Amino acid sequence: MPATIRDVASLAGVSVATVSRLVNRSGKVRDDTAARVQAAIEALGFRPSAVGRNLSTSQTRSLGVVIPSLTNPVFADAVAGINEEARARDYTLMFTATNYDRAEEQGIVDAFLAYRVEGLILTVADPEDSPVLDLLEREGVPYVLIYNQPNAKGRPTVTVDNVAAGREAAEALAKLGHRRLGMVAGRFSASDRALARRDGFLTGARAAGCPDPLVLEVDFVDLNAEEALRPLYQRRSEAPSALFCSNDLLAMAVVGALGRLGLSVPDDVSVIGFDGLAIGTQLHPTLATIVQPSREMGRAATAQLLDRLSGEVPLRTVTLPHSLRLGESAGPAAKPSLAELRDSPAFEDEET
Amino acid sequence: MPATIRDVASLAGVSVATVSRLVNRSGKVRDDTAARVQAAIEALGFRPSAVGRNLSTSQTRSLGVVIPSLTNPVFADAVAGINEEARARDYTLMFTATNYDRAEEQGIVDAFLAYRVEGLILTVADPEDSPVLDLLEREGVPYVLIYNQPNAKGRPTVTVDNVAAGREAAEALAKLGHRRLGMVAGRFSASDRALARRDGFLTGARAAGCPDPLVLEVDFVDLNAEEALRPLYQRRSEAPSALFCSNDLLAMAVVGALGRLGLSVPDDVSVIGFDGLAIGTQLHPTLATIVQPSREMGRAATAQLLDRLSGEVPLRTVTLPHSLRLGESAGPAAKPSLAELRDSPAFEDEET
DNA sequence: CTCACAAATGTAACCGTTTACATTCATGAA
DNA sequence: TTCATGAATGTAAACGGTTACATTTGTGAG
Repeated sequence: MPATIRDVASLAGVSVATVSRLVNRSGKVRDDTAARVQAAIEALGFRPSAVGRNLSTSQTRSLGVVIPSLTNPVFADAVAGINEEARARDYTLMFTATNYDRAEEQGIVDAFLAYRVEGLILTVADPEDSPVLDLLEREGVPYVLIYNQPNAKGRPTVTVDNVAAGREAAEALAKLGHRRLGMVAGRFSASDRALARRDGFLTGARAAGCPDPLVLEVDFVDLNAEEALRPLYQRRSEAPSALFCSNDLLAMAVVGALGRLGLSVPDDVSVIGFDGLAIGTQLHPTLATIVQPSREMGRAATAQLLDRLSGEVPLRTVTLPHSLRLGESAGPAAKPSLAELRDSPAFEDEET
Repeated sequence: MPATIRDVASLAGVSVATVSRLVNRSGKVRDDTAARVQAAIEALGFRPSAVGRNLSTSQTRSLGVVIPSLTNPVFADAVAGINEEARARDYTLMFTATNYDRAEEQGIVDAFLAYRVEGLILTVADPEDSPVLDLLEREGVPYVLIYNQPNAKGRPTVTVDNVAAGREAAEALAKLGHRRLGMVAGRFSASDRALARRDGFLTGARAAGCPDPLVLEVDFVDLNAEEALRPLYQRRSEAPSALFCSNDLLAMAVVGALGRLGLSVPDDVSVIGFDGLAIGTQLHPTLATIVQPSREMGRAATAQLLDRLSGEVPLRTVTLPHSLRLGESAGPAAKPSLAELRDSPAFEDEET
């Protein structure tokens, strides 16, 4: 049982008010009393209890962070940004990962509300239909989403333009000469952003005059990319020569799987990911990807939330800029061999 | 301002004690009153304040987690394990990353203590010399280290046998026929475990009759593996034919860099990492590595801490089993060409 | 119908702060 | 010396729960 403010007060022979004033610099105290109190504080190792203070001030200086998983470094990056910003403003974080589990999500938000966090930063499966967000809304607890798509309900979100990014991915691949495009994504039900990226990708492909890309939905959590891709690349001439992956981790796995299937990246197949994980620049080939500013997103969301908490600035949806990092995993399309041309259904469709 | 227990009590026409008893099932309340109280609770959306409860019970049901960085997924994995175990026992996590910054570490632990976390799980730079741990010791706040090396001060730690693991890495490479071994590590000052792995690796190399491995210390935070390795592989015949990396992230970067230097893994150089990151199994070549049970380590540390908190079980240092995952990035040593043999200093030392 | 006893409920102190307000103290002017 | 005034300090009531203990209510036996 640590020393309390009363212990300090009585040891220093002053009232608790004086101790409190000194500790919080919230009022004047004469130099000699200050010294006496300070001495008592040190003698007792007094550390003011945030619990007591929270109760008294009904402020906790704490935020809740709820993300689907830490296994994907993209979330870890965002949390790093959140952490930085929160620390800088002397806020503390309560944290949890939900493993994409709805009940877990509900449970943890309940817990956070019980602890009276002042605000929350979260990524949910589908912001349009989220009991947890409805709850926060009802309780009047401010929150900011990250990564999620801007949505009909006008929920404040810090994100990138996933649709545009998806479109750019398609354009970039088309510009490299690819016509048979494909996309590999995790379960769309777990990710509104993957869905948006797909929509953009399809739009971009069409705009570039490519046939509709094949979309492969795979189980991201325990992934066997090789099995997923094998059937596709049985008939290589018809298979996509370029794959857009809904995130970098997936892209890395896809590059690996293609390698194990005996295909070379980017000579046989180009791969482009999404996220801009740092490790992507270290690999060989380096990973082509759409870079989103994850750390910055975390920071921006936190900054916005904290501004809102001190001041009455309304929360807004903010779209941060993304960028295309054209790594070595995306290269020009191979000129199809004559044999391939003959076998290809494209042969009949095309004027060439 | 959310409803309080007094609001509920007066709406239901009972005393706060009755409400408390119902909420916590800590005493009997007649069915009809229970119903009335329950109705009041729902009508008001009453959510008991953890702050009030904490103050009253002087328990917070919260733990602090302090790790160096989330950028390395190995920590993220451990946090996932901590999170699982804590949630299962209805504890909440306060979390921060220190970015290997001592002052930050001190600051956050101070904050956590103010919040009266009941215990801490942390990874520090050097457990033998850690003001933060001394502080916790003084304050009598229980903690468990993870990843750190078991240490002279007997600080409770959940980890793997890094020395043995390092030794096994050397043995495995030697068994594959490698003789010129090397190690690439981040700054040892930031990682007692990397140091231990090196010690083991050197021992293992000696035991296998290999010349002392070259040890390359690199800047892990912003890494340029290619630059770091280039000088080494100028004279390829003298350069290590196998590299042990102090963690998987580094190993992935090293594999990439070697590729960019025109060397093939594992044909020219074998690489073995440490951690067992999931992504390693997806790459091509798959990453050879020493697998440590990160999630399990987090879980075990948490379980131990929570046991200690309810009951007086003492905290212990636990060494969890690691294992060698011989991925494709480690392969048999190439038979040296005659020219290489002639150039090699080994030529003079060896009987062959 | 009374009474003893158990079950249900209520009262109020306490946990560790903050803070409005009251009180005391020191100072300089009259 | 007295007094007004501002500075320094003290008092006590919150904040939202829990809980030991007191009190009331209900039950069955005599």
